[in-house]
Amino acid sequence: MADEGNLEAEKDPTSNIGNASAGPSLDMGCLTRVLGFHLRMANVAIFQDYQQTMAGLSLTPKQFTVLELVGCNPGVVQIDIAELLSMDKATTMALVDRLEARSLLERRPSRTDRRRKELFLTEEGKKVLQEARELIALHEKRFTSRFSEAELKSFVEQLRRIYRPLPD
Amino acid sequence: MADEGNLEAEKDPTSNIGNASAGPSLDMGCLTRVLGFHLRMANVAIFQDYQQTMAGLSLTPKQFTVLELVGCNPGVVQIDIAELLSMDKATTMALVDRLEARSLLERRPSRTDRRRKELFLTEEGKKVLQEARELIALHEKRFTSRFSEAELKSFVEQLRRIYRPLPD
DNA sequence: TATTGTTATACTCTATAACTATA
DNA sequence: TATAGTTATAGAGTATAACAATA
Repeated sequence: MADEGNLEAEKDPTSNIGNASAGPSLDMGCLTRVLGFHLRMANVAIFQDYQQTMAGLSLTPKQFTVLELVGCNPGVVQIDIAELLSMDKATTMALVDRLEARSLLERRPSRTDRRRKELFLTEEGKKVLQEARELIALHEKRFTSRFSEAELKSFVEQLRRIYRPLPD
Repeated sequence: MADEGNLEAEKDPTSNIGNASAGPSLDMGCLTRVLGFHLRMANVAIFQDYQQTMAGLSLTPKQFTVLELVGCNPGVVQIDIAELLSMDKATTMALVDRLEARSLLERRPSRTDRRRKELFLTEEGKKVLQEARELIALHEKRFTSRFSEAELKSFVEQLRRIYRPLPD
């Protein structure tokens, strides 16, 4: 039992974060050993830079993702996007609604199964997507530049290991 | 220029995700090369397992983080938590409000600077925190077991490289 | 009966801005 | 003047449940 499920806050020298530039330098307790915590912190850091970069286009990361998916898969339906991104179908609905309200994509009923609404980018949507790709490339570079080619490859592989249900 | 800011969707064999168990197997376009995308997917995967694990305690990851920080740093003030977690102070306010409403922590005005409200866990808060730590340890293990000790260490180091402003 | 999309509802996260009390 | 906390407000993400149309 001494090793099972133990997240007691033993003191260790890496137990402080936040001593980056000024910061309060708090004791992080068990958080230093919680993968989800580091993942969330990394996500927040990337998101903040993303927001600054994309302020002009006002596309959230998820909105960009959907735009890219529709761009690369014309006629894709909501349910497939929902499954791929692990979203509820109601959530996906709201997301697509916003993009449609901005005339970046449109829904067209499938001719073979009229329950399904196929998604297509509008001309405006294609233009915005291309602009977004260019901005995101610059944004990404600010982070990927902290890694060598090999490091980046293994880092991405490890991230995929987290979100792939089982190694395949 | 051929290499700068290029996120065009060249076909490559890793360009498909979502072929995990059933899934639609869409073309992911430039997303396979977007670090933020992989990070978000990993975050979602961990969050979903987290939610199942913590359903009984109904503590969000951030609520757990704050509880742990207050537990390890009795008397810490909101502004320090906000800075450490890169949150707005209004956001922090709402977060602490919810924890206080559930009587997991309490605010006490500092005696040296009455603008500051020091945070302390209640007895109930300490109990809940300990339960949460144990549940989270089990939850974490479902992901960390996909890595060797050395892999895990380098993975966490790489995540920190993302969220630390500058290597120090 | 199952699936796709839809609507209604609600809660959380998040940020902005303006305000109060204190330093 | 600056700082810590607070309140009000609003948009986005998320989930649940119920419903309509179609298969």
